[in-house]
Amino acid sequence: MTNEGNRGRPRSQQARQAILDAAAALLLERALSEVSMDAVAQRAGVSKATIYRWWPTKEALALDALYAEWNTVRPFPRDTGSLRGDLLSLLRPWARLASSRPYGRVLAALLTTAQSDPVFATEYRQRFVEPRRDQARALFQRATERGEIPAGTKIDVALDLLYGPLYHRLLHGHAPLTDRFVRDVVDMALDGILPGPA
Amino acid sequence: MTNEGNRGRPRSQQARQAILDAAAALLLERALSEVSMDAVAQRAGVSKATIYRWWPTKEALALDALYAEWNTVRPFPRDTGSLRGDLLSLLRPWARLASSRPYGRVLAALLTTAQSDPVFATEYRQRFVEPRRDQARALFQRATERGEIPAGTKIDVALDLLYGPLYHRLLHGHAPLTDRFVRDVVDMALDGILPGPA
Amino acid sequence: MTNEGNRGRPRSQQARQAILDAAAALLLERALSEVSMDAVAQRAGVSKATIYRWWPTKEALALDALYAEWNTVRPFPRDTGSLRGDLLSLLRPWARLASSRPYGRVLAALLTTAQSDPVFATEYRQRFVEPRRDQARALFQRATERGEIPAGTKIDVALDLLYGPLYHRLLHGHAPLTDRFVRDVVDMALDGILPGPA
Amino acid sequence: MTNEGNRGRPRSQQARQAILDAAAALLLERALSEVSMDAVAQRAGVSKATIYRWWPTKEALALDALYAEWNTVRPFPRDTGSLRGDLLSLLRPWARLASSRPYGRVLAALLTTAQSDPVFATEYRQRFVEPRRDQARALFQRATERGEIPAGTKIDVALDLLYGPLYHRLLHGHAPLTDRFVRDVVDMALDGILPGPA
DNA sequence: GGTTAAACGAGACGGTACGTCCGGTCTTCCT
DNA sequence: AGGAAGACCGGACGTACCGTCTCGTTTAACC
Repeated sequence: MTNEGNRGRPRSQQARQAILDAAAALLLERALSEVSMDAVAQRAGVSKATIYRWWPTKEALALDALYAEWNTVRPFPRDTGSLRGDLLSLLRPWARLASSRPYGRVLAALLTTAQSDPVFATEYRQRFVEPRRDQARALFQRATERGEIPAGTKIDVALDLLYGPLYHRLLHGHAPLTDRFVRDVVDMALDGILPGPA
Repeated sequence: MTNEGNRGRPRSQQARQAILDAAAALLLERALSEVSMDAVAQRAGVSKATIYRWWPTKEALALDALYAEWNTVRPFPRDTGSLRGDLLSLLRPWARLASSRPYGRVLAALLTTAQSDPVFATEYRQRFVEPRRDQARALFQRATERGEIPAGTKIDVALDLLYGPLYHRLLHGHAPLTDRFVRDVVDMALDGILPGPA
Repeated sequence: MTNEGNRGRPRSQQARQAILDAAAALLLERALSEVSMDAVAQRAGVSKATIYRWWPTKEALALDALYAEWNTVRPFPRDTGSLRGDLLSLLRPWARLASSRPYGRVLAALLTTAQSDPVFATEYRQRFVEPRRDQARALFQRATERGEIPAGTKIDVALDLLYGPLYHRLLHGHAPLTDRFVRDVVDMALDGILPGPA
Repeated sequence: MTNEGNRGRPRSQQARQAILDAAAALLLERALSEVSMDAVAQRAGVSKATIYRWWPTKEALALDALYAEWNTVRPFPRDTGSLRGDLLSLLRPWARLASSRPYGRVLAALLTTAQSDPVFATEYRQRFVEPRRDQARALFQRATERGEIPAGTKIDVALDLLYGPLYHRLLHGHAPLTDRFVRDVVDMALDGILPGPA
């Protein structure tokens, strides 16, 4: 974007990191709307103008800050031999991370912004949604190759059927997002609510 | 709260309705954060103090305004004879309403507030979540009585398995919330992703 | 300007006075450019928005603040029987006041603004220049009636000849603005630099 | 100050002149406070750091820029044979120059700075005030030698009596600074407001 | 002719103030 | 007492400018 010919003073990586750290820390303390850019600047020991030079809005900054936080733990799903096992090894770490700290608060705020800002929405999905969906898609591909599920399975629906309930509990908070719940969701999604036609 | 002895001038129902209408109209135009109390007051032809006399915060007002909007259409689920049919007759109208206008924007904003305000969260769930869950719970009760599903079925998980994917698409917007999707979700939730043990 | 029907909460005279006092105090401490609106607001115990509601710019506020300060002492010229005496009784108090505190600093700043803002310039002259000139004009009128000076005397030039040197010393500071200087200016202006044609 | 041993790259005279030209041009366009150092740098095709290397403040730069502009016309007073003629030949070109362009705006701004910065004030007077006063003083010296004025004449007062009214009109703008006015001031200052004792 | 020292263009940076906006409260008069 | 009007405090917003800095580059004078 800026500084296109390597001319002039280079961007301070120290400032960049301090800003992201400060934003992340504050976002875990209180709601996004309660976090002021002045507070981030002060905590990072940085000028407000420096923040605005690189992030157009508070939400964009929050997106980056959360992304850095979120990706410290990167659960890579291993092949457990069955779709059920694969899904559990993918979703359980996600659920643990999501409920380990008030990430739901930030996530909700980002989703709110995404409702009114299509560009932001795309950015959000590319960073937070698609990678997980791609991983899960790979699991289903593997399951298809194994012959566990038929070829015509609507995978996109299945993805929503798995992630939807998790986000639902995270955001609505009507019940906790436990390992037990993850197992129940996987079981019920795989086997169905109705008893099998045996 | 106010006017406990029925003394003095009674509350203007006209003002109350004008405020709710103005708020609802503005909320369908733009994001909650872009709607100012001054704008609501002006549009309603009402003093800002009057709003604050009856609603503590902008979010509380938005909750009431959306509630009024949302409940203009009240889909009452009829008995179709099967759980599948009952669920479709409950969820399809909900999905149509939710995606008919930018309600997702307001909903996301309310959810965001709920993340940091437990009282508000309870209020929100009582008004928007529990009624639907209660209705759905009744359908499952009926299905149990019919013998469609076993007695030990984890209904709360099932509810999240059904509503979760709908909210997921509404809020994330990675794919549209169509009738087709509702049908797919109901089918897949009832029958399971894996093929039956036939 | 605002509040045209006497409706609504009336303007707080207490806030108004606190703002003027704070501005005046700060202007006597440091240069106008060093006085921030935030500082005035804080010192006055007032919101910045309240200042901007009633004064469009810092300079307009400074004008009012200085005017209040300046007019606490209102030297009224008495009839001394001679033009020389009248002028001394008018100009000496002015010079004393002008040099008693760092009013020159504020005056210079206001004059600077007046150079680029015709509306402000008019306002400035009406408040600070014209009243004095009117008073002096009256003295010359009296002198004409006495027969001290001929009827065709160019009074506007005479006014500049008297006030000009005083402002000159005040603003340039190449020499102090003393009583002695005022007397010298009056004498030399009345009698001329060249010796009389006696 | 810098480059004491003539070592290293010499100062770019081209940059120096471009900066002064840019500053002068901008100062004739708008008020000093509206002229930003960034704008000067951009217009001069120069780095901001280069400006600050040679001029400590914007005001110091403005002083130099105006000085260069002002001294393009250098009115040298010739001996006309009488004090009156000499003064006219000194003051008339000055008044014409001062009112020919918006120099009053810059002058006022410099005077404002001088009110709070004694070092700057001295610099300002040495460059803009003292040379003229010295020239005028020489005229009075000549007049004394001619016997036009008595030996005890207070020349410093006389200088203020002549320049004061001109600055007064220039800065206050209550009336134009015309040749006619210069003549009137000289006449009235030399002959006095009161009629001679003939 | 290679080294060195300073000046230079570019532009990021910390800091400060700007003028605006909005959330919530309060005051006055009117109904 | 309820309500309309609107002034008020507090505080965050995003912008603009100042004066400094850190780069890489250029330009002479010196060795």
